[in-house]
Amino acid sequence: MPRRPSYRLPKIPEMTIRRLSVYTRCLLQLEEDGVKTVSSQELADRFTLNSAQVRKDLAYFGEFGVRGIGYYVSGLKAELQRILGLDREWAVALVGFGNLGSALFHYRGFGRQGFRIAAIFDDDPAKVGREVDSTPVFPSRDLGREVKARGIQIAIVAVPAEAAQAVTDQLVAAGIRAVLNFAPARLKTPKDVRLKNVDLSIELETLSFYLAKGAR
Amino acid sequence: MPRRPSYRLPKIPEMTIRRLSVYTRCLLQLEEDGVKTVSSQELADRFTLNSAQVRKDLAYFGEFGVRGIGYYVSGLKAELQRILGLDREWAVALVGFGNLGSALFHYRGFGRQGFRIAAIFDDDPAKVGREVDSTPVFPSRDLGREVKARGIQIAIVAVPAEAAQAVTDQLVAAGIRAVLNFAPARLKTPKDVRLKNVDLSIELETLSFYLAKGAR
DNA sequence: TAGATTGTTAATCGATTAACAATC
DNA sequence: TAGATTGTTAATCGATTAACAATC
Repeated sequence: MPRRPSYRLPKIPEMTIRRLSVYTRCLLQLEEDGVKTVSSQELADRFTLNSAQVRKDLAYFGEFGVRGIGYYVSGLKAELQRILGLDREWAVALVGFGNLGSALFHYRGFGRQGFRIAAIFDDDPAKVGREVDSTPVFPSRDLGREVKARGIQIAIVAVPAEAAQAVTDQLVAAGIRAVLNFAPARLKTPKDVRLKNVDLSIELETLSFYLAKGAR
Repeated sequence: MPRRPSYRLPKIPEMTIRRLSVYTRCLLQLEEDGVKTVSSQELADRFTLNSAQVRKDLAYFGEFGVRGIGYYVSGLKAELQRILGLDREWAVALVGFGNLGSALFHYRGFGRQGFRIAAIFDDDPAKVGREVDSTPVFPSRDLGREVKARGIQIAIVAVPAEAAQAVTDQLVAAGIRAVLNFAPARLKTPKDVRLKNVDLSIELETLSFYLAKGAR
């Protein structure tokens, strides 16, 4: 099947996307604080970035600023939310409701940007059938049915490492389009299913490098 | 106070350190599987990296390979562990024992690389004074005392955003040298205290960019 | 020795930053 | 208009990759 040529976007750097997400949160805060406009310099200062970088990041997507003024906070926020797909609600499946799953469920910040955990999956009989803050808990065998019924496109995997690939396969079969994996396992997905592994221990391991270096 | 010039290391890229950590885990696995030697190409293949990059990463720290052979798995593993400071035990303080703190406490992988949670701090009276898997839970007012008494150098912050800066200040005052922050808050530490913020929601936000793009 | 693979230099690529004409 | 700040081009910087002599 021939892919539609992406004649638009000139290949956006991953780091640009991550920064857009950071800018968006900052703009949300500025808007709350009643700030009307902000310059690339002011925005850059808050994250020790370069103002040219801020402008370049934005320029990938359009011209959002006003020369001599800067950017209108509300306007830019809305643009970035649209670009990042944060102007809509995403139904999310949370798979695994142990300590980590529970922590992620209660994590403020997910919900804030339009991610709504629409269903929880866990095979612990003590949890299945319950509702947590009016979110239903299903056994994983219901995964396909519920993912489809609820229009879920994103899954958060928070099961033990041993179970991670199996539930991911089920998720893929159910038609999920993106997986955010917190299990310490290297997962495989077909390449049309976006996969992001979050490694909770790598940061600790790199920290110790600097501590050990200091001691050398 | 004049800093001792770092005449040794020629400025190691952060990404190199992160990859060393990944290599180390891979080598641990290879060793378990009874593999004796591994080439830079084989190592690179496992992570879709370039073999020259693997060799270059290692070359920052010494010559660990044997021409025509590759690297001895056990030997290289030991070298990397030493470089990363994983050849010793680090006493870690876990601050905040809610869902997230509890998840991090039970997270396999931290302990595996020599990080031992030596004390938990939480101000919930229901938790204080208990022991969790023989790790004591203290109120945060005991922080200074226990950090010193237990030689703790690293802290994991897993408290609500509002409390994060206050506990971090306490940790700094207690002489902690590195902070791994999971609270959704922008923290400040003096520059001799290493700080790493883990942003649990940024990955989700960037994922939705790609999903939204696909839909455009 | 022949084959394999390292360590390292040079080439390439991509991302960051400086600079500035355009323009509000 | 004068001052400020954008959008964008060109310069710089740093990281990745190719290539290969060294050598096991």
